[in-house]
Parts: sequence; structure tokens; C-alpha cells
Amino acid sequence: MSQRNIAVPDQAADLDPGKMEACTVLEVINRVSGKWAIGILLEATRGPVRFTELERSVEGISRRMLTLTLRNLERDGLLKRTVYPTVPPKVEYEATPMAKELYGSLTGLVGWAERYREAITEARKTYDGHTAC
Amino acid sequence: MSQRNIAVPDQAADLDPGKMEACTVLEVINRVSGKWAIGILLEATRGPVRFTELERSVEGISRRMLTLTLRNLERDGLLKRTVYPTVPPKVEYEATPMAKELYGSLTGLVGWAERYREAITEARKTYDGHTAC
DNA sequence: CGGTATCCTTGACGATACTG
DNA sequence: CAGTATCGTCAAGGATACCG
Repeated sequence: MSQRNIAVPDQAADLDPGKMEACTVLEVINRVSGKWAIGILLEATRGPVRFTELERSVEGISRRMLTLTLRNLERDGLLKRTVYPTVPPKVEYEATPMAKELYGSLTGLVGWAERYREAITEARKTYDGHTAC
Repeated sequence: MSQRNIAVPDQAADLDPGKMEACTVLEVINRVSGKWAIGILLEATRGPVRFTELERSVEGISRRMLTLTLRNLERDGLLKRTVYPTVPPKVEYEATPMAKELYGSLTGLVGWAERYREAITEARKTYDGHTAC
């Protein structure tokens, strides 16, 4: 394997709040339908959830991505974050009314995905079969 | 700006068909709600569309991403691709019945994004205001 | 017209370690 | 418990050029 030496910038952007100023319809959709947002929003719409509960229920998410996604959703006014100053600390997240209006479309999407997951897997096999060989 | 010399692999993966074997619900959702897929699916559900029409109507998409996204949607059985062997060539894409069942959720998502785009922009300003200073 | 090929940058994300 | 900080990887996707 050959390789090249290239220059890389020192700092990455990540999902750092402070970005995404434009806020087009496309950006809103991507924020809301992003890799982890759907799972979080679904949970937070059913009722208040704690950080650790989300970490368990949103399959495969890392602590870091959970934090980042939660912050972004909070920033966009989709989640309300409530801190209880107890020991140990307790933080609850709940969907705002605006976010709750998304519930129907989101469950529609998930339901569809569940119904057709098998069919899609098959379609891929067929496609790959008659193009590869 | 400082920089480091690092080794990079020669070939990228891109959205190259042949990847994504697992096909979980999460993957299906991300495929279908991805950056460009929604716009394409919406157009292709209303009726057959040509490559160049999509290039114009899906705001901001590059020729490359249009091709890649179309191929992936076709592979997953969401689009039917029809080639008319004329001069000049003509290719039409149309949503399959399975994809058409997504229309409701997709327009729901887009409608919501349009309704709340302003509110979200405001929420961001507020959030950034009371956290930054 | 409807694509491919190649090259490059940047941002999404995981791993790991540490903290009030 | 609920995070933050730092580092590294890799895939998404833009730019550009070329093709049947």
C-alpha cells in the first residue's frame, strides 16, 4: 500500500454548537433525522428521560455522541434539559411541544424501516448479483 | 497553523455500493433520510424524473452525489431506473411502491421543518446568547 | 444527456481518560 | 451520575476533468 504525506488542519469542527448558522430546511431535516437524533427524540417524547437511560436505550451510541446530540437538540429548542441539584446529580431530558409534533413522522419512518428491512436486504442481494457477475 | 505528516490509506470507501451489508433499521433510516435522499425520493414519488431534472430540483446537489445516491436508492429497491436507448440518451427514475409508502412521513418531516425553521433559528440565538456571555 | 474517475478536505464519530 | 477533553480514523462529499 502506497501512501502520501499530507497536511492536516490542527482543529476539527465536530458537531460543536456555534456552527450551522444558516438553518435551511435541509439542515433542519438533517439535524432531526440524523444518525442518533431520532432515537433520542422518540424516547424524550414518551416522557422525561435521564442521560444514562438514553445511553442504554439508544443502541450503539457513545457517551460523547449522546452528549453532543443532546446539546444540539437542546440548542435547537427540541429538548428541555432539567437539572436536579441532588447527590448524585440527576438530569432529565424531555421533548418540547414543537418536537412532539415530529413524533408521527418519526414513528412513520421507523415503522417503514422495520417493515421493509428484509425486502431491502433482498433487493441489495439481487442488485449486487446481476451487476457483479 | 501547525501541521503533522500522517499516513493516509490510498482508497476511500465513499457511498460505494457493496458496502453496508448488515442493514439494520438504523441503517435503513439513515439511507432514506440522508442528506440528499429525501429530495430525490419526493420528486421520484410524484412521477418519473430525469437525471438532469433532479440535478436542478434537488438544490445544491453535485453531479457526483446525485449519481451515488441514485445508485444506492436503486440498489435498495426504492427507485426503478429506466433507460431509453435514444440519442441523446434518456434515463428516468421513479419511486417503487415500497418507496411511495414513505411519502407521508417524508412530507411530514419536510412540512415540520418548514413550519419551525424560524423558531429553531431563534432558539439557537437564545441558547448561544445565554451560554456564550 | 447521463454519467465516471481522481483527488482532496473536512466533519462525523469512536476510544480513552479524566472530573465536579 | 453526567458529563468534558483530547486524539485519531475514516467516510462523506465537493471540485474538476473526462467519456460513450
